[in-house]
Amino acid sequence: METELDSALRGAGLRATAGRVAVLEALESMAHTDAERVFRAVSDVLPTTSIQSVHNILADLTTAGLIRRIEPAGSAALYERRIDDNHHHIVCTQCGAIGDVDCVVGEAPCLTPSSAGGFAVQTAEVTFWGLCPSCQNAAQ
Amino acid sequence: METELDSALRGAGLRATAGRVAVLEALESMAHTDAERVFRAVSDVLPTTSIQSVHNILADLTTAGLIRRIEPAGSAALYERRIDDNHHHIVCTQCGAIGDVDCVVGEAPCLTPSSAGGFAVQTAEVTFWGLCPSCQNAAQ
DNA sequence: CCATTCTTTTGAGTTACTCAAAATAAACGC
DNA sequence: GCGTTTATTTTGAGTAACTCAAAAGAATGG
Repeated sequence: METELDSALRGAGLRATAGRVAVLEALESMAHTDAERVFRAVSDVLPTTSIQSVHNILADLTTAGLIRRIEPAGSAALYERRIDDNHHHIVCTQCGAIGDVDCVVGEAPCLTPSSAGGFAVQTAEVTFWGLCPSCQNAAQ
Repeated sequence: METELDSALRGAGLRATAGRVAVLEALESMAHTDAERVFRAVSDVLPTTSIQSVHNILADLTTAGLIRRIEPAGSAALYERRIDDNHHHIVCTQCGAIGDVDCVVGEAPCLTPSSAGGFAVQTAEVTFWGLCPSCQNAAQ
């Protein structure tokens, strides 16, 4: 049978392999996940896989636009399935926990800088830094 | 004699060593520089230094707030001397060139998100992605 | 079902650091 | 100035997170 993930893959011009489906499934249930955690989740279903394959698949899916890759300073690359909107992220400066942030002002003025030094701006990426709820409690 | 950089270091509670002064001098003349390039610049003045020392110094200066560290996705950590303002960066998606961007709207609305999922926001970091002038020419 | 082409596997290699112990250099008091 | 204390740097080893390439193995189209 043709699952939803299968057709998503084929729609992006990729073959629907067990590894790719397993990676997509893992990312549906866990947001902001690094390659190592994806690998562990996929291993449960597909014990023959390797961390290199997972890196490879994550790179392919990112290029195809099926997942999004973020790289907050100080942490390994993280991947997420939520790609349809241009949302941003907030990272806990204490524990590294990550949350999604909807950009309140869609096309904010400061996101189209007047002086970009001659650069042609394509996208703007915003990362917030702060304390997550549980680190706020711990800090009291 | 006591140079300006010396007192900057001492003001931050750090000893004014030749290595630290050389790193600061290197960063005054080159913006957005990675550890390797800093190391090469410092080596000219201080041939006995090592890349580890440079990493060490860069980390100390960053912690002391004398330099700023940025980590655009896909590149090594870059350091800059401009720290007094909260400016942003634009990275060329083609060649990796980096430019500074003054945030047009100081305290922009989208930089203080209403729904941060319970996080206490401390800072917002904006990275623009686009084509630098010379890559725009090359793409014509 | 077969051939072709795309993917994954396996194994090696790299970059950009980090960590720790020993050697060295600043800075302070005298 | 001179020695002592304590901060830094040096030297050497170690690691995380990938990247690259060749060979083996699956998906599709016909």
